[in-house]
Amino acid sequence: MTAVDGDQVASDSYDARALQDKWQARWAKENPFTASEDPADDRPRSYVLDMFPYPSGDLHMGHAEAFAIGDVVARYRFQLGENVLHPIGWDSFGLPAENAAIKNGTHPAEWTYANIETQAESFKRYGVSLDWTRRLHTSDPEYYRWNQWLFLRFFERSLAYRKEGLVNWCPQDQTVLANEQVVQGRCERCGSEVARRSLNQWYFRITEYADRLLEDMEQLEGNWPERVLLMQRNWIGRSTGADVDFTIEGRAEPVTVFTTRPDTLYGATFFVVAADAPLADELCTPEHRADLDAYKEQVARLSDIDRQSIEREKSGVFLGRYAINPVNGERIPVWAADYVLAEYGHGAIMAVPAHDQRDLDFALTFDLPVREVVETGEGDPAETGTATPGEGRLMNSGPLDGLAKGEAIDRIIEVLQERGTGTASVNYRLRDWLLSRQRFWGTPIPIIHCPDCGEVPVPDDQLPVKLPDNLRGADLAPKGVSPLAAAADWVNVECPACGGAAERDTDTMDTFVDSSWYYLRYCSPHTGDAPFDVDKVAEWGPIDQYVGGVEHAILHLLYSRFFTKVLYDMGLVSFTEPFRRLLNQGQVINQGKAMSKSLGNGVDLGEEIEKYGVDAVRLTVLFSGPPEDDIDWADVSPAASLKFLNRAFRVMVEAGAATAPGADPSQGDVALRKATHQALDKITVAVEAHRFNVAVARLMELVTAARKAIDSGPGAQDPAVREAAEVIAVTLSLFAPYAAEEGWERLGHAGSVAIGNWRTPVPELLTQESVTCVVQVSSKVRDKLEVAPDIEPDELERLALASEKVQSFIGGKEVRRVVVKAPKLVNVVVA
RNA sequence: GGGGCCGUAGCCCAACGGCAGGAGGCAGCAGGUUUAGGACCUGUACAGUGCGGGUUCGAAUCCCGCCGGCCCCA
Repeated sequence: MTAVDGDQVASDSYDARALQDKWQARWAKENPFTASEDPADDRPRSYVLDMFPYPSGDLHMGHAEAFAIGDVVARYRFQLGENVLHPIGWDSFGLPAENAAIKNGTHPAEWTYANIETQAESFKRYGVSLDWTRRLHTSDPEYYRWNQWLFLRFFERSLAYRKEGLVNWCPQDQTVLANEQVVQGRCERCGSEVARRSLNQWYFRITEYADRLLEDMEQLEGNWPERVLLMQRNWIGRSTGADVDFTIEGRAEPVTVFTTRPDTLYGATFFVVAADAPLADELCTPEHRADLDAYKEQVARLSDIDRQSIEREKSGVFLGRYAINPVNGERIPVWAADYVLAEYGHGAIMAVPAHDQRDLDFALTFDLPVREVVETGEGDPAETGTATPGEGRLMNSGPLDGLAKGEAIDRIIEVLQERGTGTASVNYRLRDWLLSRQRFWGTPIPIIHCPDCGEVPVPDDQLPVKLPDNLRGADLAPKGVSPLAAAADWVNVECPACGGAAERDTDTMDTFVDSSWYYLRYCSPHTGDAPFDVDKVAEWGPIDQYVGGVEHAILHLLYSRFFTKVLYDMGLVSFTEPFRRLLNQGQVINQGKAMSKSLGNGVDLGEEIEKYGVDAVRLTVLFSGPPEDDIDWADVSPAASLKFLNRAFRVMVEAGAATAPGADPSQGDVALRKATHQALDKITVAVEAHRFNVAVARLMELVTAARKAIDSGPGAQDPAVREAAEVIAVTLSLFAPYAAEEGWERLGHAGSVAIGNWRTPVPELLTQESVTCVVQVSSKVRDKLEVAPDIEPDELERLALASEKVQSFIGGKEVRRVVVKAPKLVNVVVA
């Protein structure tokens, strides 16, 4: 039925597979979506980017949605005639490749690059308007050497540093885990219980940028989803309060605690240090040592989330020591507990049980005193078991008595400062970014450890520090230290500083480092002497539209923002925020649930494309609802999309057969012309507002109007039909590129429909000779009038009151008021 | 516990505070066309916007409280 003769597809019905083959080959030859670097090219530039994929196999439904959405944005910019940068690459370092290599006795690169090739072919088939000349893979040495270069610049600025600290440790995978990889205290990958372990690890000092990460959100307001900004704010968790120094009996230096409620200082009745902080060990008296050690073992098995959960029974150990409250000299017991985190604040708190629920729970569990210092008008917490964190006048607080919260905070900070025992302070929930990983398939950290010189950076001219290529399969199996440690030839090197025997750092970087700056590399992907060409980044950056899943709301997006600010401080980029606008697409689910093997409800993208074709799958994804909503595949119909594509295609074919390009539309049917231009206007507005489902609905209406014009109107030879068909081809190109390209060709045009063909509606065709005015009597619709769009309100009111129907409903009652919203509505309010 | 988002026909979804004869679509029903199936064309029924208040000439839309679902932070 389908005759493919060389480049020509003969069928007059829409044949998805034939068109895919034909146009994919054409695009591959002509590269219509390559960004221009010609200095003489003065078209406006735009940069549209989807979050790059991890090569975990072939593309799946999630990619289909994200890239369909990003492609509409990019293709719209192409249609407007802009010089668009729309690149692609792969986030190709990571643990799955390593696990596959261990299982198969191979090298992670084999699995990784095979998957990348598969995905690349799938992207081409999917018809995404990508610039293939800028393709990058983060696992290429040409890419990851710049991770190392950037690390060294961070190191020079003290933004990369190594410290001993408690980390999440998975005993099964034998590696540290990032916080996001710990779910309910268990390793998300293997399900084993995560332990806390103290290790010497590398960190990026993101906390130094906490305030700027907060302040610069102003630039993103209105352009990023509000909930992402909210999540980042919460994650950073800035809180203001005071640092207060408590003297500890038998310790020379006082211990500082951070509190958001320094006004309640007189209500502190005990003192708590994090059980796993070094301070707990230090303060513990010999007779309590055994208790503490046992307790610590128990605590090490809990996640931070569990530890802070209010529902949990409070636990702790008295350390046999006393602290002195700096304002009233009171001697209060020092406890170690797990509900205080070693990393938050200073790892110690003053406990005010009357006004903090967790402190109160602890006090009631261990029979510690509770003293109210804020008069809240609620019941005594010691009796009710409910702390009163609200506001009120201070009491039992010496000089603070009678003050309100704000006044009391200001006053107590003054007092503390005068005595030199405290100061106003800001605390953050955000912690420094732990970047070491005991994994193989990542970027080696370019540091050499020398017994004499310490941490010595690998000189720039020795970058990249490449991964050794002689490790395979079992060599990569987890053994508690990085697999790189086993590569003796690789590890043992001369110290670049003194020439003595030294060893390479054997950890690799968190793969979030790779994705924190890849969008800059796309501007000059082949630059050999720098991570990116500063001038090119100035020309293209920042990204106008970024598209990706909300699961990256905090990590990737926060890290990228951090990197951009550091690079700004280094003078390498001219902007402080990398992504001007952000769109979070929803998930593709099935039958109300996330797709999973165990549920057996997976939908395979390749199979859907086999059945319905690329255009229909893309159209289904875009038409199903707003892009940020989840799509339940059980609720949508790719078959219906295919049906629509057939209708649209036939209109283009029939119009193409009946008239030639250049037919004067002003000679055509006015009613259809109006429908065409109104559809064009509405589609434009909807696309710009990212309401792609609405844009498709308007396009469907236009196809129906064109169909009627052909069948029971002026006929296919009318120039207005051609105009409609051309607008259909141009607008359809955003959603269903194969059908649009073929339709455009059938309409007699050479070249791709996709570039620079968007049209501006003719204003005269958007106005209507008359509009329907609704006339209400006391807000109920009683009559309708056909009036001129520019009718004067006075005239409209006169006409409305002259209506017989309206008069009959007024029925002699008093007209209290007449609301006139010309030309659409009149409301006659009667008594 | 705190904060946020969302509830519109059987289903997915539209609707600058102004006609819900719902924009569009799915599934349904009835015709037409087709050798048949499918495809195609035409026409249709179905909700009064989760519940209760409030503001307003007028509320799906704004405000308050409840119910249900989802998300973030504790």
